[in-house]
Amino acid sequence: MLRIAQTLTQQLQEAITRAYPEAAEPAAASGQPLDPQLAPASKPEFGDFQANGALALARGLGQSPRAIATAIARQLTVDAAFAELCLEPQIAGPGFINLTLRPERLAAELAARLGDPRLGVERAQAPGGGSAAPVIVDFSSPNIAKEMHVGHLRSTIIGDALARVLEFRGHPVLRLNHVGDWGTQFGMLITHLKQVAPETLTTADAVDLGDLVAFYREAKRRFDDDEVFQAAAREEVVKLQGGDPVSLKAWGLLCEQSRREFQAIYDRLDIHLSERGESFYNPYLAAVVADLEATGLLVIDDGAGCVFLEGIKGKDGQPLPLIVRKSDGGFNYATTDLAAIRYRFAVPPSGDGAGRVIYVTDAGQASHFAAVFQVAGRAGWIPEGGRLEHVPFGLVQGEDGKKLKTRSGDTVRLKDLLDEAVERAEADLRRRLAEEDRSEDEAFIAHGATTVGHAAVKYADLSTNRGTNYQFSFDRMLALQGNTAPYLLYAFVRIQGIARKGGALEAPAQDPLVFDQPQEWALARQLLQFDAVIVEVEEELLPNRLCAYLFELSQIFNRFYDQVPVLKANGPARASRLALCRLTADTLRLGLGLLGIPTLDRM
RNA sequence: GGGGCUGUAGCUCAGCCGGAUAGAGCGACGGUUUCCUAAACCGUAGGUCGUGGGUUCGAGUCCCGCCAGCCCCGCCA
Repeated sequence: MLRIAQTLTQQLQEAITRAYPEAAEPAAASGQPLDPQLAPASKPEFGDFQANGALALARGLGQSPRAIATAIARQLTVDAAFAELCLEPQIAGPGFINLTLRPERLAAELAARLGDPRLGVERAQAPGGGSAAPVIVDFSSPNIAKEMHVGHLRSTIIGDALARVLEFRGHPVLRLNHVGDWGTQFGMLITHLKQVAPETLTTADAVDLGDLVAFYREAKRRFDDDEVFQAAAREEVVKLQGGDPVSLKAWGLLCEQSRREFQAIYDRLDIHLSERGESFYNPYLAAVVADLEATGLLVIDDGAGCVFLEGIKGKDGQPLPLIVRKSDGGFNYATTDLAAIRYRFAVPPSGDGAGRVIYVTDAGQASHFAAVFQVAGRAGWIPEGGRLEHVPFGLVQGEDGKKLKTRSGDTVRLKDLLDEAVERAEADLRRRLAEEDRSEDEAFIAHGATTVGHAAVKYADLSTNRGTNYQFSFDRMLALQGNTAPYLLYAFVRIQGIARKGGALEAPAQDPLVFDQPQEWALARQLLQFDAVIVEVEEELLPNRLCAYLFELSQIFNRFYDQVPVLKANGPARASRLALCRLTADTLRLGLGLLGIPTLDRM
């Protein structure tokens, strides 16, 4: 319906110009044409679209909003193209113009979707028509030598969904896993392992990752308590970053082991990422600081290389520094993040040539990214038109409203969390099978439980606005009713049920489609909104908008399914209803797929 | 002290560029099944949108003050 909305906006603009040339022409000439403010109708009884522009024009024109709306509507009706598209426009309320598409046009739009694998979603056009600049989505980013835990859940799931939507829109997408594989932590860990478990540094898989995590904790404790150890650890970092072969070998082994553990989780969730950790940018760090020095941004303060931020003040009202070179000469994460931005925007072959860079990290890092983005901009690393965006998300909280922890107070491992979701889904399924006296084989149960469990975790996360903290609850996410993955999956299953009972969904569609029930029209209208929702997610980077759409679609479909017979209908009505079923199934499968959630035929 | 985010129904949350009577879901209460999976559908009750000002034809939405909670603030990421 995006294309229709564009057409209507243009027709409205022309109608305004015909009705009020003395106001519209100067406005258009100044590059600020009068905006008809076309929006989707806020309620079904208002039709398909509403134009709110008359209200805003009232003051400038010195007429009542209703009079203006009436004049615009009159001009619309003399436009033959408009009359072909819409019924008579209605003036309502203080001066809204309500527009209703002609039923035959809606039916024709729907029919056009039937053979279309993209379901009406256009491919994004590269500006200038050349090959598009890649979009980089930086997400997940666990730390080497640590296990993935709830803290990585949201970045991983949200980042993957955003990448899928951007890919579907036709952008080349680089999914980058900016793993923590460099920094001080390695100095600590390697120093400690040299002393207590040297074999781990020379032999692959000498210990498992759980032990490594324990070693890491010990190392961290020693680093905090023991000055001698701290000095040794710092020295080790310098060695590593300087390319010492022994340190590098140990580092490589640790990374390889962690990498396989991460991959197990990514495989379960069907998430694809290219690893490009912090270490990748090591060769570029010195150049970053040199660039900052050359542009005059670098200031040495207390021995540290700093860039003082504009508009961000510290404790005593002084500008806050971003430290890019520590007083010991080492670099820190700000330097790495700057090097990443610089590299990602740089023209190939010296960089990625990105047009848009998206960081999916928790909201706590907002000020860090604001600072880094500001410095990158002032250093001239962001090209004209380049977009650099932090996509923040809130904490995962337990049902007590506090940060999610295990009963013993530890952070929750991602693996355990997924396992529990699947176990609970399986218990649910088995109970239901027993209650309904159904019998299914173990493969069916395992596949269904795994799909539902993982889907529930993903959907629960994606369906809330990412900006706010999110309360994690197995009971809520696995519930069979409400805005949950099982509810959506079940709507899809119902359609597959119709297909199994003889509703040949793939048969050539009735032409033209004919509808006579309000439930059919409601479903048709919802199906046609899909393209607008996808474009909105691409722009706003809010997956919950897609979730809300799919939930509404499922609700509207369930109402239709409940109240309008499909297989018992005959002739054109049956064929038209089957077409609605087919499009609903296709939309659910595609939409859920863009969220990283596969569908089931039976459950 | 400075900065950021949040505050909407009993609970969990939506609310798009400022637009019509603020919406869902859960929970509560009441109804629906000879019919495509009732994992569904229909209905009822439930709101001072934290609070006080301001801008506007119009504010949950924008601006300012205040209250509450969370997060960040020089060499960790």
